[in-house]
Amino acid sequence: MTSNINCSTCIIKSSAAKALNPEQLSELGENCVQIDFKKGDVIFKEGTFSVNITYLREGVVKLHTEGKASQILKITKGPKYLGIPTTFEEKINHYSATALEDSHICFIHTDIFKSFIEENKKFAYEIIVELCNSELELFRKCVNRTKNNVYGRLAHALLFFQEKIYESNSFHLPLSREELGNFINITRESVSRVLTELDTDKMIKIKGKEIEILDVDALKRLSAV
Amino acid sequence: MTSNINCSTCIIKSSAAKALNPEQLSELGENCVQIDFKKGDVIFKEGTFSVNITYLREGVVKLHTEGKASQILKITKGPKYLGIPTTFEEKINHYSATALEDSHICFIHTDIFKSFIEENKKFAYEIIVELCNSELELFRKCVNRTKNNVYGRLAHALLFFQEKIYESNSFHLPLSREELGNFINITRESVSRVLTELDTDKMIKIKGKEIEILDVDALKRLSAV
DNA sequence: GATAAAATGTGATTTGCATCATTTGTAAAT
DNA sequence: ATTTACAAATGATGCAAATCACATTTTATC
Repeated sequence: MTSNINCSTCIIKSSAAKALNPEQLSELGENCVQIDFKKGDVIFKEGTFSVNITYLREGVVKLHTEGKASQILKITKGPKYLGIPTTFEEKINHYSATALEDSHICFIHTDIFKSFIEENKKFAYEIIVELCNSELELFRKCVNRTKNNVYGRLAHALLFFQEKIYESNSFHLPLSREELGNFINITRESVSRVLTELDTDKMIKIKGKEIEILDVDALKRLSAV
Repeated sequence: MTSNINCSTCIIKSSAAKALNPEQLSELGENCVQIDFKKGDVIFKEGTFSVNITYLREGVVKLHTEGKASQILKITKGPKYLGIPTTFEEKINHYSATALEDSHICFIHTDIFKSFIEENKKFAYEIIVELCNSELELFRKCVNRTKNNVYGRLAHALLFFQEKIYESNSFHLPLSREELGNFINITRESVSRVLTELDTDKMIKIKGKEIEILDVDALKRLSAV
């Protein structure tokens, strides 16, 4: 489903878009297309040309490398811009984006996006804030992935879904065991083993992909570097 | 050595500062202090308040976590801004910065830096470009660190110093074996072992910290994911 | 509902690298 | 030159997690 949209009345604006004036918002609507993606749909693919700024309005998305030993670089929830670095600085996508939940994505012409940065100081400022947060998050991820063992990394990932994505102690894991492994760099088999062990220790309750966090503190202790 | 400086005549401007007009440059000079750091000097420390934007004008710096199992998050060469994310979004430094070579750093008042972003669109744009590049680099580092074994990671690090820092096949490694290990997440002992092995295989020549790259292609093959 | 295909669980085995334990080298201090 | 102290090399051992192999469950397809 593709549709030209009215950004002025959109209630899920990015903090940057909130800074745009009515004229700029209508301009945005004219240079912007919203596309709906279903769980599992590929949004953009590593190696292809990056022609638009992608704005994840609503939904959950993974950024990941391709190939058999694929790695999930980031999992993020809307509202958030995806791949600004790629579109801005490299013409080619260095990673793919795939929907983990049904998602609404707005594809924005790069030119209009750049012009907003030049015309609207608040807009530029908010984009910088978003990029800054992104970098800090990546640093934290780097430290966690190398300092923690499999238990700590898995605990960290579960808390990430609980706090940052679903904001609930119970959630449906949007990843297979293998994908979860690709997210925290452990194998499918080890994910299984550790999950059942955490279940046995009554820290979580698992039934397939349904996860319930029973003991947040215990998981926090495990994931503490 | 501390000195108030004249940014107008400075020939090592960041690409962002190049966009400033004469008036703004003189304003920058009034709100900016240059300090010289010697190899090994701490520039700012994890846990302290981040009060200024730090501009690495000239030199080589490592960003790293503290504690016994310290991790080197990034090694970078001037001209480049350090820790924009921290100053912008968090008041407290999440990592330390230490000079690996004698370095000149300009400490810029955060307020004036933010006002340039709001007043000068080209300035903001260039800051965004720098942040974008930084994020892409971090992604690449993440992939390399998890997909490669110790040989690949060490080869990658050596090529990094050759290409990105010293732009020469021969260079003095600015890190101890232990620090090099902290950079690529391997132990001191393994660094030694792998280095001597690469020397035996005639890919590099080592004498203490003096390194000569003999076979770039072989190292590239090792570091290819 | 039957069959195929994919995802998951689990035990046995291997291995890459860390850890531990010494030795050797090197550079500053006396 | 000799002592002191730290950095680096090297060999032996241990272990966490990967790999392998196969059983079992779940999901998809006809």
